[in-house]
Amino acid sequence: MLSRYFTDEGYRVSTAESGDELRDRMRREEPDIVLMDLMLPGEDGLQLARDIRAHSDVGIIMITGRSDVVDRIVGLEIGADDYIAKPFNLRELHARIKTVLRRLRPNHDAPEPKQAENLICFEGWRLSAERRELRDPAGREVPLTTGEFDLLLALAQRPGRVIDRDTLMDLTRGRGREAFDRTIDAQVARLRKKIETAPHKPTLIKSVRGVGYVFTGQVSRG
Amino acid sequence: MLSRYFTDEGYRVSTAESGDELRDRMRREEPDIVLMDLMLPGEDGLQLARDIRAHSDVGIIMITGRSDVVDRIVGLEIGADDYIAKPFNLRELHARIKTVLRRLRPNHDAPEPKQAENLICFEGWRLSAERRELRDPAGREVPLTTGEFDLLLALAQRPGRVIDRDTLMDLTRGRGREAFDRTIDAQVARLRKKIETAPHKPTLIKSVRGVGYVFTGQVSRG
DNA sequence: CGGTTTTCGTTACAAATTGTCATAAAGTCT
DNA sequence: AGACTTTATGACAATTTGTAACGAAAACCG
Repeated sequence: MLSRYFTDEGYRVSTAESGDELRDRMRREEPDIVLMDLMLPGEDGLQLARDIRAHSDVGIIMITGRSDVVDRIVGLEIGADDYIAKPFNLRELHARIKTVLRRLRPNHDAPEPKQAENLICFEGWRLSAERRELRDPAGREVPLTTGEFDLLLALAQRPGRVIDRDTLMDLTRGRGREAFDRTIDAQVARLRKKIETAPHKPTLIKSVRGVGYVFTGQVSRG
Repeated sequence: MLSRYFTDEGYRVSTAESGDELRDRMRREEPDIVLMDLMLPGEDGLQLARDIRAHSDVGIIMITGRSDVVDRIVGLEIGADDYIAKPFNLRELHARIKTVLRRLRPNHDAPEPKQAENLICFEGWRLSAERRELRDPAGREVPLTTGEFDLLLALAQRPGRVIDRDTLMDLTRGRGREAFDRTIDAQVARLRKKIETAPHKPTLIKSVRGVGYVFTGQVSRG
């Protein structure tokens, strides 16, 4: 079931039935991430995970039946990157996988290397990551709340790239979002009201239906 | 039957009756993609596939009789790029082949490397991939919805090339489309209404009966 | 601490977008 | 021309997004 879902989502998926098979796959296919159930038939999942972590930097996400905090701690302690308890929903698992991948491949997703003064300029506006402030083209400071600032920064650091809501949530708050969460939408609306001249026809932050938002301002750093 | 069909579609097709013959062909002809039935007479299809994958990056699509999820998993697990269960229809197989080819040869089909400003100009219009906006010859912005923009971009990035509906669907939404899906047609109609002066006699996006659509505007990038 | 003020998540409803369907129109073939 | 396919397009329903409003939580402030 998992295999099917993630294949459809565009991932390349392999499965292994045993620790040996897993090790074999790792050598051959060099996966980016390993998803494993703690409860393995006839094998110690924890030991296996510890083992893999000892030999590789691959991302590891543990799945477990018991939702004990103990398990969580133990799981993370041995070096798993994240942990999810059954029953879980696929979207949440997917979100966590994306998060781990993002953390693992900094170049793929990271904000531009922070050089100079960490100043992001677009269409006359200046956003300073250091000072956590935004100035409009006339040089006046536009007061942003913490959440608005984080959101704008997350978007403006990745101009031209569509970012889905889960990722935005993760980027601005750390943890994933619930199923029918409109938090990001609301925050985008508030932010637009402050920085767009015509919030109904936004030019800086555009929506991409079914996905998320993009920052479409012309960015130059300085 | 397959050979006939794909030859007619303009592909170069070779067939092999055995694993040895396949290996031989691979050396001589360096195919882009291998289509193989899991059920081979007197040979282990899985092992053969694994073997090929070990030596080459060729695209592999597995065909199998049983539609078990198990098979699917096993097929993808050994590194096949896609999988299709009998009975399948040719159009679907063709769509999957195109998808795999597209994935494998990024340069053949990918949007131009994003340089400069990623601006596509045609007949006075300017389409900016970065800003996700379109401006008419007079410089006025023409508001496009997400779907319209994605469609126009997909077409305009490949001027003069006929693109079939499956590919368009794949290009604009990621996953394939159902059999009698008029989605693309509807979207094309909506797009034409916004950018063609005479939507009934389109000059920018033309239909190609039995296939799909072409972008026929004179394109220059800048 | 208690009282204020902000901020933000949630909800509800409006607006926009898009898939689907039905029907008309156009194209193809004999 | 007639029969049959394929495409165009308006209408409509389902989905997704925008945004105001409300109240809980957090931050602030003596």
